[in-house]
Amino acid sequence: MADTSTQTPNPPKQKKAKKPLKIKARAPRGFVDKTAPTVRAEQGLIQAVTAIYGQHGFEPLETSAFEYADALGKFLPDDDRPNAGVFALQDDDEQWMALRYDHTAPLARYAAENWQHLAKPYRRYAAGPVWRNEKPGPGRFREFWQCDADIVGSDNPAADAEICLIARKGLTAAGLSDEQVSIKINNRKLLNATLDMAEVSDPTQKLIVLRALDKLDRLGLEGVTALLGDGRKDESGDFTTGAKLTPKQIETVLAFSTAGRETRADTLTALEGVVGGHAEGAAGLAELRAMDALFTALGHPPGAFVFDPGIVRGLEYYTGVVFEAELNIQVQDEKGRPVQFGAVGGGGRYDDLMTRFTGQPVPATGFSFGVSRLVSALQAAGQTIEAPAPLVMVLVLDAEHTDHSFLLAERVRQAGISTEVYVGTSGMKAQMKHADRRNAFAAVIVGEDERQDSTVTIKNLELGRQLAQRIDSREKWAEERPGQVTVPADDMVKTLQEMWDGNQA
RNA sequence: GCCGUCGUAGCUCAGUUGGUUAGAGCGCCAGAUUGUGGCUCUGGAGGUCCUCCGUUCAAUUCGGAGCGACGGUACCA
Repeated sequence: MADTSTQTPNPPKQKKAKKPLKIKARAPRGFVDKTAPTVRAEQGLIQAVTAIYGQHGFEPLETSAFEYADALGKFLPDDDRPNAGVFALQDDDEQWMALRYDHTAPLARYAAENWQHLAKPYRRYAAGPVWRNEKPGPGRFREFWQCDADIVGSDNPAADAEICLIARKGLTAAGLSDEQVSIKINNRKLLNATLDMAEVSDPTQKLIVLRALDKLDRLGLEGVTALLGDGRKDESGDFTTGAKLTPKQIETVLAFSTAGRETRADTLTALEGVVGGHAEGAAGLAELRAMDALFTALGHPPGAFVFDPGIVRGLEYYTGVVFEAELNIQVQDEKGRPVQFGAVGGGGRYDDLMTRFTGQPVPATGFSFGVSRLVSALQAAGQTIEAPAPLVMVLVLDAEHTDHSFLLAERVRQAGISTEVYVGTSGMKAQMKHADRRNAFAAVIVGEDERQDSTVTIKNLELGRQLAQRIDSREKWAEERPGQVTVPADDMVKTLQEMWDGNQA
């Protein structure tokens, strides 16, 4: 029997001996590390928003990161391109699984699976990462957090209105002011009616029309008109093929999209004139009227909830009301140019999403925040990020007595102050430097002298930071020992607390 | 996906008209400093010059392809 295992494989090329390759330390494309300030801000935000959801009786639901690909809907990967759009892999039983790309599809799967156990209407919230296997861009990543609230099992416009209400409440709870938040609302039924009246029936053509209308705020009437017609050439010379509508069709479509007025009542009147004569249009208008009545009764300012026929949103699964949360914030970039914030969240009614599980439509409506985008919006709005908790550093001057430092640190922690014991191996100077860089407000120094006397030396690092700016000679610096005291070990916690309070004053 | 710019130390960047050992500033580590953050001085570590293929006696440098970053545009459940 031939044993091939002892044969040498092809000898490596006789090049100069290479050093072992070092791996480039970098996160995968489109994935980012979130450092402490961002994590703190995002966690604070999610806490504030989900508290609102909880007040409205929504329950948390965490579903798994992976779903079977067919449960995710029409974006399931095919064999040729198993990772188109989603991150997918094949399980042992050859089933395709994919990471969720939003929280809505998993909710539909969960609700269908547990339908008989759920009290309907079922309302839940979810916060967590979602993954999209697309080319990343500025402010766009392949992993990002969304925070959702949905109501399944009600086709009542009151459910849509409540979703809009908590979207707004969530944003204000996150720290935005009443004037900064605006929920813009449209209804896909009105769009369908418009397309029907304009005699646009080809599905592909419909899609192009909707995409064009979605760009109204960015490209303006002229650009959208071009996209509805033959097409448009952008600044880079790239040509986008248009929907090839006739001028009359374009007129019909744009008459709808530009029917927005100052108040909801005026907009409803204008829309009545455009699509009121169409059956589906009339149905959509009735839903908006019901929402309007609730908003008005609850006494929110007029700008809080706006009917805007220019809103299109996601193109595939929305069936009725759609909405977007927009921020009225004036921001400038480094070059002083005004920055337009896109929507920080959106949602709508998706009555058909569960059909593939249940065989019949189940009404559902929901909303989703982009967590990271909202955090950067808050920062732009001047919301300060929570400062990290105060920190004390306990030095270890003699490795044999590390336990002593650990015991002291435990006493400080019990008083509620975060405490780090130096666990490196460098000398005192490096430890002080470390304490400084960790932004500790105080260092606890325990050497042989302190141990024998049952004392500790506490140095006020914050004070030293201020003094350092005025001292330039080494001698003075060495003599200064700013805010340094030696106290009995039993007074350590009290001294630290007073030092912190004093520094805050 | 398409167009453009770029890729040299941890960071910001010089430089090599193709030739011995590729540099600076900042940062990092250590010493001067006895048990003290900053300043100053001294020393040290750290590089497949993005990768591969080609041209060449010789490529970090020239050519091609790829990958990556950034910007614009498209798509975005």
